[in-house]
Amino acid sequence: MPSKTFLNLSSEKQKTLIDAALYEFYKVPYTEASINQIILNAHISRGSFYTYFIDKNDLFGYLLELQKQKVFSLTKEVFLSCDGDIRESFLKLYDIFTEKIKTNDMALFLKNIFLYFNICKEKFTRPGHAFYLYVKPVIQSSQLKNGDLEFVFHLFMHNLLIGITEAVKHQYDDTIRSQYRQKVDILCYGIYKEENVC
Amino acid sequence: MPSKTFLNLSSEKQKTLIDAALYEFYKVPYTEASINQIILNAHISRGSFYTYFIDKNDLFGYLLELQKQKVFSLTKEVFLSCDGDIRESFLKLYDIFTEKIKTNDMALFLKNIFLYFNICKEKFTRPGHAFYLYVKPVIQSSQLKNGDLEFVFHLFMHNLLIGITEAVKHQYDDTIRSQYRQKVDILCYGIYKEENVC
DNA sequence: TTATTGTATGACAGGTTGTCATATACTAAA
DNA sequence: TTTAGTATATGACAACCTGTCATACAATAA
Repeated sequence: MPSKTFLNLSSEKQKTLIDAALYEFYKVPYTEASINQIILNAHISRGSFYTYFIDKNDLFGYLLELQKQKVFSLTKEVFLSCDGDIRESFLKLYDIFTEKIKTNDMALFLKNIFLYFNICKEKFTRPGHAFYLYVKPVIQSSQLKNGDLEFVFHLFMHNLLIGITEAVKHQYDDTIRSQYRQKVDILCYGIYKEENVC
Repeated sequence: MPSKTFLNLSSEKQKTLIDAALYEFYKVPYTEASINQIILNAHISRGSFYTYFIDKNDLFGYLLELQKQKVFSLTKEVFLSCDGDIRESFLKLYDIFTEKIKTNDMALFLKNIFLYFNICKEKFTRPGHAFYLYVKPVIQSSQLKNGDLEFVFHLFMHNLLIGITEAVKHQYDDTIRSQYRQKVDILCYGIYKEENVC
């Protein structure tokens, strides 16, 4: 998280740095993103940067935080529009997120979140996270087997992140999409044939 | 893959470099692993290293290749001992791999494969890979719903890799184990209640 | 004994990060 | 208005990293 010094900065100054960082993380993979490049684009000194953030990861975490709320509310919205059904919701979420990324409706950065989500997935999918608590009230669980709903939610969320990562990597290929839908169905209905036939 | 020059080297020389690399990858995360450190431990010059391998990733890929066969055959063995049942096999594989890692029966490097598998998971789980073809003959599929068996196999494999990663990270905690088993059951039987009750 | 080919070397250029002494701006009290 | 104190900005610096390349050395064949 940024230091008090950074938050005291005028919002223009803040925005300049944030935009430079977003651009850098968009342009190159996380591991290749360079603080040097960011401070160059933001026209701030090396020293300043380190009074704002601890390191690259700290900065990245903050950018993530800024986007998170959007993801939260969009997810809840989708759940509401699907009467809380997990299967429907997660099928729809895939389409909505890929569409938003494709049309650049969301920040370039979102592309990165999904492309390099392995770095940040824990922030979204770790059990006990506020995300689940936020969406939980609108999840319809009466048709589900007994079990840990939070765990199930994170399993689907994880699967969604993988799916979108793949989608971005493969230019929104249709076979990737149907693979995702297949996975959702496996999560919903399993791979084994029904044991008891009437 | 290593250059011809490297393969021409005496096996002792090869081993020295490989051991130094294994140790480095064991000690620090992949992104922090340094060629500098490796050549220091292996007592070879910078220039030599680059006549052997293209870069760090090339070296890592080679180390992986050396371990792969072990993972292949062990997996097949387990499937055979479980009459090809996917559920049984993947539950058993988790226990066997974590045990092997815990007791250091397998190279230190294996720990790394699982810890940083996001870098190498494609080598193990990518569809069309030799791994599936190798195990396929012993998979019992008659109880499964119709569908892409290869896809299902990679889904379970992926899940296994995640599970073991978590296990290593959390010191083989028992709740991690039961979470893994829960996931396997979800993949097998789904999250929805049976639709048709007799 | 001389080419030729294979192998080894470390200095080098150009990149990275995080720190720190110093300089400057701002703010509040005397 | 001056002074003291605090907040912010700076870039040189040390310490690392990678990949290249001219050069040196070994081994082998003519």
